[in-house]
Amino acid sequence: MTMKHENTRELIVEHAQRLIQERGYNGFSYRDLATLIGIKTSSIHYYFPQKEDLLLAVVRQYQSRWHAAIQTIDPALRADDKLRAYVEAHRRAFCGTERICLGAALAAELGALPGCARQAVQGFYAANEAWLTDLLEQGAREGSLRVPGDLRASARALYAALQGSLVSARLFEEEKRIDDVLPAVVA
Amino acid sequence: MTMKHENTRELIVEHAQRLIQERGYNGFSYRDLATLIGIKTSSIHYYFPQKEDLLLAVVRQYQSRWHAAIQTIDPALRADDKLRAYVEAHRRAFCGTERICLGAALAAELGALPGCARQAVQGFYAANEAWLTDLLEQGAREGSLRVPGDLRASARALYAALQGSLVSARLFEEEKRIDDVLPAVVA
DNA sequence: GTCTATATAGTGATAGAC
DNA sequence: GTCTATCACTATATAGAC
Repeated sequence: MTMKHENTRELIVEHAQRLIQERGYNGFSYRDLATLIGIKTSSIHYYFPQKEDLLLAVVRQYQSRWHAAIQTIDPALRADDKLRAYVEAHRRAFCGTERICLGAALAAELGALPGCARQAVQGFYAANEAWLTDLLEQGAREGSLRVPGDLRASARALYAALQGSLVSARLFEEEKRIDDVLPAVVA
Repeated sequence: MTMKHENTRELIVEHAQRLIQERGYNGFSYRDLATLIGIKTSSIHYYFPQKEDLLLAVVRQYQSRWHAAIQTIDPALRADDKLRAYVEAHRRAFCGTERICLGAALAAELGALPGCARQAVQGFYAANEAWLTDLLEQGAREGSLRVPGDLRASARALYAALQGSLVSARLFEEEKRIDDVLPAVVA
């Protein structure tokens, strides 16, 4: 997920993403961000006149990169192994950090976000839930995953559990909590 | 002498709780709170000199009340019915509001909270996970709940799923998402 | 494209009158 | 116990020099 950056704009988005994941959208300022990078706040305003603009740029890049990361999961795998790879991608992204998923961080402070953010975060959730729905469909067909009842409802519950596990893993500093969700669905 | 409100302190804690659930700890100010209640910010400082003091009071009351709510669940019930009652308690608390669980709201912005908060939120999570562990133990004994693998890990996953469902239920304005978690564990 | 300087408003917090 | 008044600081944001 982490790429190299030469220009200031990318640096800003990168650090803003991390700060939102660690502290939330209202938990950091342009000053925090500028100091961290070693520039002035006015330089951030040059690229992102309003904080809302920065937020949207961060969400778009995050969703784009996460989409790309999921695409790397071998389509030939069995559904349970795909799920393990999916969980593993989350472990790589969050273990050893103080971060949670950007989507979860934003969804948690929904009432304090600029209105445009809701739709963007919904899109991120919907994309992941759709991918998991396909995964569960395959797993039910193969018999490699346990899918009680509706496919989409199971996918929603699974994604909610994974997101919630990332939150509590950070809270308790217990990285293994990311795996808690697996036994419930792996046959 | 003149006490317009029955108990200003309680009013403050009550509204502060709601604001944190809706916007997060860094998403509201003493001014927001004061305007909402119809007092001045200095009156809030009289009861809670620092915002951190208010936060701790809110968490303690919330945990206390939630503990009391869970205690009302009939111990004679079968485990699956206890779980339905537990989910129902969440529905009563959050449906029709723009709120999520206070614990989840705080855990999501952990990096931007005063240090004392982490322990308090951990305590809240631990209490719920312990209650769910007992529940799953009963359910496994009765055969009324499906518990794959470790009891405590299943309880952690279940609580994470429930918390995550509340977050996404608000995000999508789909209250039924609270029920998504049930089919995975009810036998 | 980055800076200095500044505008305007909001923040948590305190002192002291009543 | 609540208020007015105010503090020092921080927030987002803008204007204009270089």
